[in-house]
Amino acid sequence: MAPTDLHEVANTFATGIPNLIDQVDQLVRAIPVGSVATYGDLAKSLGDSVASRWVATYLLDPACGVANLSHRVVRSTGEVGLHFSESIEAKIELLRGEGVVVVNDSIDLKIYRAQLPTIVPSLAKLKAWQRDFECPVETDFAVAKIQTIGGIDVSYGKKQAVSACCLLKSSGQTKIATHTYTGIANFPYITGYLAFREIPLHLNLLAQMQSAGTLPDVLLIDGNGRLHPRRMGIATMLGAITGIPTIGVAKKLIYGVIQVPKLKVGQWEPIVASKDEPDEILGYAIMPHTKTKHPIYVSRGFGIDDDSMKAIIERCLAGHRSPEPIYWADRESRKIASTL
DNA sequence: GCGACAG
DNA sequence: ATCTTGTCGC
Ligand SMILES: [Mg+2]
Repeated sequence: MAPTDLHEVANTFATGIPNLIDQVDQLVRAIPVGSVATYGDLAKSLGDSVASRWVATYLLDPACGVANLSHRVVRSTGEVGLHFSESIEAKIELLRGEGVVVVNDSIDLKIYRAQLPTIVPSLAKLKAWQRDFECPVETDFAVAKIQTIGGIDVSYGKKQAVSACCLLKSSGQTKIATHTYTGIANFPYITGYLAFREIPLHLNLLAQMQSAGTLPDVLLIDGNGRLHPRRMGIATMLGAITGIPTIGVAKKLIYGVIQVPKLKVGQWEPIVASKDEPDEILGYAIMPHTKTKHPIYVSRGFGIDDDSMKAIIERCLAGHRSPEPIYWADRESRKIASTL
C-alpha cells in the first residue's frame, strides 16, 4: 500500500472544517431588535452546548465581528451578563433602547427570547464523526522495530501558532531533530474538539516531514487519544488520517475517573468512563517522577496497543513531567511562538 | 450552589 | 493555550 500523500490529506482535512465564527455572526445578526438569545442558544444552534463558553468569550471580544450586536446575547438565567465595553450598564441601556425590559440586571426570557434561524449544526456533525469512527484494534505493533519516536505540540503567538515535532532516538531520551510549521489556527478551542483546532497545523508539518523522509515510527501528541467523551481525541484522529501510530499524552484529565486514585510513581492506573463501566479502559494515569504532584494521562491513539504504548512512554520518561518527545516539542514550539 | 471543562 | 515577577526548593 502506497503511503498517503499528507499534503493532500492536509488540504482535504482543512476543507472539511466549518467556520464557526461566521456561523455565530450569522446567528447574532438574526436576533431581532427587542429580542435576546442566550450563549447556550447560540451554541446549541452550532450543534453542541459545550461551545457556550467559547461563544461567550468570542462575543466579549471588542474585535469580534458582531460586537455592535452582542448586547442581545445574555445568560441562560436571564441575567444580562458581561459586555465587551466592560460596562453592564451600557449593555442594559442598549437593550432598553431596543424596548427590552430589564429588572435587577435580568430579562424575562419567556418574553424576549428570539427564535433563531436553523443553521447547519456543524459541531453535531463533527461530533458524529468522532462518535461513529471505529478505531481498529492494533495487534501487530512491534516496539523492537521502532527507530524514531516523535513528539508534537502547538504553541500560540499573537496571531499565528507553531506546531513543532521533535524526533528522538528509539531510546526516547536523545533528541535528533526538530521540525516546525507556523500558520493560523482558525477553529476555536472547545472541549472535545481540540483536534479540529490543532490537526490542520500538525498535518502541514507532517506533510513537510514526509517529503523530507523524516516521519517518526510512533508519534506522541499533546492531548488525548481514546480518553475522550467520544473515544476520538486528537491523537486518535491524527493517527487515523495519517496512518502513523499515535499516543495521546495530556496534563489534565478531560474525562472519566481514575480507578485507583492512589498514584505511585511509575504505576499505570486505569481510567474508566465511570465506576459503573470498569471494563472499558480508556487510558491511564501515571506519576512520571517523585518531584511532581500531578500525573500525566496517557491513552492510545491509533495503530498501537496499550502494552506497546506503555513500553514506549516508559522509555521516554526522564526528569520532566512530560515524556521527552512532548517536553521538547512544547519547548521548541514555544520558543518560536514567543517571537511572533 | 458547586463542580467540571485536553489545548 | 496565554497573560507575568518574584520566590521557594532541589
Ligand atoms: Mg500543547
